[in-house]
Amino acid sequence: MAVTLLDDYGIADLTMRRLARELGLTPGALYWHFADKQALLGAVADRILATTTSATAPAPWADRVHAICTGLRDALLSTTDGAELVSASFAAGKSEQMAAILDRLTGAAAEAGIDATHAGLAARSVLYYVLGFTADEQSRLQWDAAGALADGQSVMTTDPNGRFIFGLRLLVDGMSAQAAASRDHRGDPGVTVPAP
Amino acid sequence: MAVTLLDDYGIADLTMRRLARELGLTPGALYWHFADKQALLGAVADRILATTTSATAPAPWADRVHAICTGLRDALLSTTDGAELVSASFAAGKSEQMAAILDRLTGAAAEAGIDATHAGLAARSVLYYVLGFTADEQSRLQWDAAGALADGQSVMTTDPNGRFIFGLRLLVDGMSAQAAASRDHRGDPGVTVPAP
DNA sequence: ACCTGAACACCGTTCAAGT
DNA sequence: ACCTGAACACCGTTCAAGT
Repeated sequence: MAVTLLDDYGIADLTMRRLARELGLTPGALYWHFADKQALLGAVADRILATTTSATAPAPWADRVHAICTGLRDALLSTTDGAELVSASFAAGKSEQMAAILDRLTGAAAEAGIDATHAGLAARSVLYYVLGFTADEQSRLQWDAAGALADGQSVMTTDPNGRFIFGLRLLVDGMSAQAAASRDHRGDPGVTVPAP
Repeated sequence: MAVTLLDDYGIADLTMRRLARELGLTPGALYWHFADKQALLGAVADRILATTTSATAPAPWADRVHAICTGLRDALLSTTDGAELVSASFAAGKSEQMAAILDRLTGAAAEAGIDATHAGLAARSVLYYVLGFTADEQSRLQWDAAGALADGQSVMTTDPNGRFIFGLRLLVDGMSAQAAASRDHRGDPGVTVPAP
């Protein structure tokens, strides 16, 4: 299975030739099952995310965003280089699971009160954050586990859960503010919460 | 020059061997100048961003964030696959220019009123957004220029500037809200702007 | 339907040796 | 100081041919 190979050796060693060898096949054999490497990686990404795609519980939108993003991060962290792989597959538009998650986040954004034109973008912004944060976190974790990183390493490694939800709240607060702005004077959502 | 090669053929063709050939050198020669390919790419990334690193004008923090991010996006869009390249170099910690931009954004976040522990994360979140958005935008632009994409393509390609600043405002609003929260009852920044 | 064999056109990196 | 020659250990992809 490709996922085991990924988990054991990382994304750099997840090559078509190596996977074929592990499966007792010839490299060319994989091209009967997948169009190219991108398609294969997309399938692996969707496998990693398979656990995440649970039901959309009928909760307030902010709670739903929180639940979706926490679940996504957990799934990414559960496998070696998971964040990097899913990030790449999402960027290439090769993950159906990520498309589904994007839809669910778009729904939450719309329910928050963001107009249809921008709800999708708000949802994407949330995903950029989750993928960026988790890829960062994971690379540090793995670098760390591999021996380096002297001691406490101070910031950026302590309390990753707290840091993650802080950043997530930044987006959620922004969505609230934006929704409020477009409610007040509709047609002109161009007003920012004023700086102190 | 590596940047010209990148601009003409894209990141996939920016290989050590190809670059060496273009320079009239042997592949091994590049390893006298750079430790490895990552270092070379980091240098190219910093070249692309060289124009951006202008002075930090003494403006309100939100305006500074806006200026920094707009300048960054312009620089990324100015070269083929610029966003993807810089994104990778930033993730690998190989771009000094991105480190400098991160510092400037951290300063802005601190000035917004976000405590020192979280200002860096807020700055990172902004960068995740700018890099994610622009990489998306650029891949669509290039796919488009390469012939595909039937017609108007509806959402996600129309008014990219407006969409970009909308998403950016999400983050800026979130920073304002978070700063306000930590001002009200310090020690507990865990309160969200309530949903409608 | 599913796979092999064999080829095509490449990669990044190292390192003795040259000038 | 800067570069070549030559090798090492790989890549992704295609495609006739086999079963």
